[in-house]
Amino acid sequence: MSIDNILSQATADAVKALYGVDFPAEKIVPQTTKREFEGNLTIVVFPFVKAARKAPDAVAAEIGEYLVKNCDAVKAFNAVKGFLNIVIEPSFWAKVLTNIAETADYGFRKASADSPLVMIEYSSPNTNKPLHLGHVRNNLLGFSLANIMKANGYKVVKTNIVNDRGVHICKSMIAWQRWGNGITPEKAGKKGDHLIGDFYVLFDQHYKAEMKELQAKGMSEEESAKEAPLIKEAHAMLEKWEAGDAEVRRIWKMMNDWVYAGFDETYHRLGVDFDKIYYESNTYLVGKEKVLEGLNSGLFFRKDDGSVWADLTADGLDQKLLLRSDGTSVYMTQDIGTAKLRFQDFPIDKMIYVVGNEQNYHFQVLSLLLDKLGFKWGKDLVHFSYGMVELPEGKMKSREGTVVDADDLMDEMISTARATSAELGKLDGCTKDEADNISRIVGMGALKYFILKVDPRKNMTFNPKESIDFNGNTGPFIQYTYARIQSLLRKAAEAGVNMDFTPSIEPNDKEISLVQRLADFPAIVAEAGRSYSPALIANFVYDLVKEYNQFYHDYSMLKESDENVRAFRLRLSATIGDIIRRATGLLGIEVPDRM
RNA sequence: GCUCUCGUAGUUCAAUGGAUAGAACGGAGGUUUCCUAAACCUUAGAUUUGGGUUCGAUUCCCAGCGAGAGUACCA
Repeated sequence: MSIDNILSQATADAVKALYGVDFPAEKIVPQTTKREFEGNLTIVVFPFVKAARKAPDAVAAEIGEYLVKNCDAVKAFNAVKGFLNIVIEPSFWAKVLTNIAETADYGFRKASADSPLVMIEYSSPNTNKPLHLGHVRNNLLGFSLANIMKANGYKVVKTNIVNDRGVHICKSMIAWQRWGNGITPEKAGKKGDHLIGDFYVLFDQHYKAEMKELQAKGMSEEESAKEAPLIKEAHAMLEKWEAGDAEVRRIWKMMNDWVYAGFDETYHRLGVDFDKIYYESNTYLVGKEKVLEGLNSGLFFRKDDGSVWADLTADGLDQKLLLRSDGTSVYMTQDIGTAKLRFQDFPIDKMIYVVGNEQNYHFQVLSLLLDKLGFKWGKDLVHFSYGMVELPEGKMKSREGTVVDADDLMDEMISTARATSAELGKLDGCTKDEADNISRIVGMGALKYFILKVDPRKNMTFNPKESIDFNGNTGPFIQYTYARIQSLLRKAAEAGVNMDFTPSIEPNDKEISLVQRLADFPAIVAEAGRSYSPALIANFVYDLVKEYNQFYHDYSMLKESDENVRAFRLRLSATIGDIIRRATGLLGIEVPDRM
């Protein structure tokens, strides 16, 4: 039982004994005592004041006295207003550290056969352009969330739905046919996703030019957008695609394969992966069937023009289009189809969609529709909705060329890491491979931490220049601390220093504070799983590292003359290193042994 | 118009309804005969406005102001 639980229970007993009131122990949550006050843990006694019918400090004093008398772990107390600050028996913390160090799982739970299965959908790219900064946030959040859910004992299936069909793909295909001269990624010396992205832009430029021409002849903008020859050609190609035209399908497959090869490279560098990938080209027809089923059973209705709708006004929403008047499917239709296939493949208990917050309404509707269609997890599906990534100048706009490309960004982070390391002399004596690896780990760590430390729901600003910062609240700051601990342990091992300490050792305040933080880790992991928040882990590990650095600065480890104290500090450092590795692992951030 | 987010130092981010709202960057100043100075210390600087609930509100409720997103045949 943790010290928090012991204290909660003891306090509940005290309230019962003193005031005759049953107060549930789980509602009493001790907090870490503020630095300015003496003590380790604090209990807020305001909730008991009414039952006690006494002043808050009197209540705090009475409970404090009871605890000192009846609870072995409590050594002393002081009461400030309604705050009861409790001093825990110092030697108790040595036991806590030993327990943490000896329990290899650090509170991580393992999935068993009957654990619930959670499927996490993330990434979900279009195959007409390379991944950008927005995708980076999505991928990092999704991957980290999967790690966190695993650590909380869920079976996790990571999945990706690829938007591989539609008029946007046809645009790239047409541009390639017209102006590509049979170029391939090999010939161009370019990643496939970037090559296709270039053709998509090329199409758009010509399309815009055509629109302008038509407008000069007196056509409205809206009309010209529909009447431009290129867009008509694209729609014609989509029809051919749907009809299974061999040549269109051949080009489509070839170009998509180029894109997938490019995506794979980007995913690999980002350090994310998937257990199962779905393709929209396989799911949109299934969705259509499912919608028609719903139409037959009266769940949906058909309008005069032939389009199919769901009426959600009874649920406080609007009517929602499910099939166009020409019978083709929309986004929602595809998501329904994907849901069906997924449920055939896996016994899903919980579904989490990692998708940007501009689609909040879409998922509200999807949840209702899946529920109506009989998916048991439909009603409780989680839309892990994250905010936009903005640049200092504002939103990223692809047509204004302000989109930050994922590959370029990673290149820049890594090369900056290398330059900074070299400047500091950190790479002296490294082989080229070692230098490459350190630069990669540090550069990627900076990027990942920068994005994951922010509350996912919030929009965030990404300043390409300032984000490549290796000081302060950053990934490299955490990695550096880890590397320094490893260095310390190597030196201790060389010197043959013993790391066993006597259980009766009484740590000082700073050491106790660090042990307390370590003891909190399992609760943080559990909370991160409940609230789907990688940021909670990030902030935890930063606080831990910050405090350890101060400790490291103020006290010597290897040069401490008291062997018992030295052993305790080294054990503490080693355990902190382990927890840093576990915590950053949940975020998908690597930590280097030296840097 | 309607719906949903969000609003905290100059900037980027924190704060299960708890004590004097924490960090970092940037600014000013300092620490290296000692385990990695990518570190540490000192200093200045903030809750959009007005009500309400509460012993206590950045947090919950209402209204205003401001920013963003969605709004039915785009994905």
